[in-house]
Amino acid sequence: MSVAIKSKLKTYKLRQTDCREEILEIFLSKNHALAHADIETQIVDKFDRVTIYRTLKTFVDKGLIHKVLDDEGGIKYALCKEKCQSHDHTHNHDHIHFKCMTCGLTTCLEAVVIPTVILPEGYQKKEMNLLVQGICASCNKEVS
Amino acid sequence: MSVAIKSKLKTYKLRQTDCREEILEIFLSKNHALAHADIETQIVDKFDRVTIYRTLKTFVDKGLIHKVLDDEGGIKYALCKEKCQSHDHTHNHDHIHFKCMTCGLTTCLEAVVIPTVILPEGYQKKEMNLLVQGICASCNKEVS
DNA sequence: CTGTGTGCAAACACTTTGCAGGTGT
DNA sequence: ACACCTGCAAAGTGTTTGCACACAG
Repeated sequence: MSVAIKSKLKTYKLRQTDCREEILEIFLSKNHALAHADIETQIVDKFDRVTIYRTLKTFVDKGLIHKVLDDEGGIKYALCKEKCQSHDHTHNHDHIHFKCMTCGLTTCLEAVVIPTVILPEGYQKKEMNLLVQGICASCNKEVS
Repeated sequence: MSVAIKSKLKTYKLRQTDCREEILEIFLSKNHALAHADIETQIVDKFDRVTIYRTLKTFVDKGLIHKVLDDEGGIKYALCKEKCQSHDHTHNHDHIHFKCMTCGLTTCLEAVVIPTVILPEGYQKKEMNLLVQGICASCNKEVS
């Protein structure tokens, strides 16, 4: 229940409840994307499954976290960085999502900017979503 | 039940059944990705929901079709082109998937090659998945 | 004839909704 | 005090599995 967490909730105009503090704490402690199931495992029997669903939805709505897509269509969530915030409600995620095929973790690679794609005549781009799969840095180390 | 469909099934070493022929026919007639639900709607009451699930899975396994991801995590399927085929079982999809925000259709833009991304030190790329959302060529026409 | 595909029923997993009571501000 | 959160129960939706029968090769 650090002060940082409480103030972050306040910043996003959310009421401070135990559930929100704990979930937010989990996100802050990990630096990879979490699925609903991951969170449920972390806080077993403390909060209801339904509450977690609703909390995640609220966080997404308020711009605290954003959805991260899996290669199989599974949905995960990751913390938004400050630059995600835009004037209106549309997030601005120009970073890639990397899923490690060894450890299975999905992370946001903020440093990597999605390159420009040239679409055929008549097509108009609004949003992009790039998922890269491979081996992450820490898993590569362990092999060598 | 064209000959082309029958021969395509044979090529992929699949038994020729009514269900497979019809589903394959649907894929050949449309040039956009189809969700399980879409197929179910097309062939109402002809085949069981379960059979469609199994047929789609078989098609993916045999390399006839590949999964296409939605922005919300929904799974669709699209025909593989010849170049998708690789020696082993891993598909080779270096094209982008475009989802039109107006008509809602998702298509494979074979012409657009995914640009190279430079990953941070230690990261190794194996596969990529790029989804672009915007307005497709035919929807853009209708506006003007 | 043999192995595979299909239909049906049921199980399973995931997510949403309604409502009563509790809690933050 | 009021609006909002939470937990529980239940419904809704999507997908998988087991089994008996049918069918392609």
